[in-house]
Amino acid sequence: MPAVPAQVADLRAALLAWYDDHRRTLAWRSDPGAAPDPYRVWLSEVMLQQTTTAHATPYFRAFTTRWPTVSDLAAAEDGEVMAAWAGLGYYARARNLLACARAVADGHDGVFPDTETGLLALPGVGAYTAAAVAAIAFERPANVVDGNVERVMARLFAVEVPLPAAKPELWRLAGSLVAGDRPGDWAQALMDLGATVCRPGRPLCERCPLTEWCAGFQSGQPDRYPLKAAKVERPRRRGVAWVLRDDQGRVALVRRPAKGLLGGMLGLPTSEWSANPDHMPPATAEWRDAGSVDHVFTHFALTLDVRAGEGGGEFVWTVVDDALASLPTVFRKALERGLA
DNA sequence: TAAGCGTGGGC
DNA sequence: TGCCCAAGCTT
Repeated sequence: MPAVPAQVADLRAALLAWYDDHRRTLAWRSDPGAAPDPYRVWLSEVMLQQTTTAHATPYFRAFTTRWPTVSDLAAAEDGEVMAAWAGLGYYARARNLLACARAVADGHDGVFPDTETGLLALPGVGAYTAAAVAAIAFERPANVVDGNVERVMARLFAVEVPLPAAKPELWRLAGSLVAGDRPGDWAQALMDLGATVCRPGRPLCERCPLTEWCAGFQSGQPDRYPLKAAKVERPRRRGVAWVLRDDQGRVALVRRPAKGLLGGMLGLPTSEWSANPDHMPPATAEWRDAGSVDHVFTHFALTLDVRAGEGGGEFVWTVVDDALASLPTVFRKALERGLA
């Protein structure tokens, strides 16, 4: 088992060799041997938090084209960055991204801290991201543990404790495999293995370089791991969204409060979202029932009844194309419904 | 500590 | 359709 140091060395060599042959080509990944740009590493890691590589890739390209350095990003206006993030989700990331860029630009002369501890002090940088940037950008032997690595460890060691209680154990096991040789490649190798071979469902064990050390594989049921605690049910809420247009064809938007759901983003005026919401319109108009849209958030599902009308009032009046490009998805869907 | 926080794709 | 999941962080 990998607790024996000589076998850890063999396991590490096997995975690093696999990575040399099978590493994914990703927009933020520098070529082998090339020096990584800490700004791009950090930006990609924040975008990839709970987000697929496919979804993050066009955003990464857009951000790095528009803001090539951390100082460029730090100088951007809040609304520009929030609009550029629209559709990517978890909008607190965008607020923290800007706060972090400004902290680096103003407090560190535009240079990212090169230690895990220094990185951890930055807004929006938690245990995972600090370790990932330290390893990938600065070749620090950090213990980089994301959902992929947790799954790989749970299978490799056949951990019988369900998530999330198993996290401390999974982190300890991952740490037992970290060494000073190629820390950045090691972290990315584990994540690539988890993403492409040691997948959540139907793992491709026949392609895995680690089966000879893998207790999950040897159990015959690798996909039984990681065990998971029973999940809570997701309630459904309802609400009303109003698509109000003026005589120039612009649409009425509101800036949402800085904190909480969709915080800091533009949105349509809506009722509260609850089991039995009120439906007092935000303006006087002949309201037309435009149907409804459904949207699923992490902890509740929402049905939004859409009403459309023409009028005026104190709003952020926005041309429709700009609104469609800068709204969170739930409002983009409601707006499209209201325009139909 | 556990809950709050988005979205899109796969099956 | 509904459920699962994705390079988690904050409070």
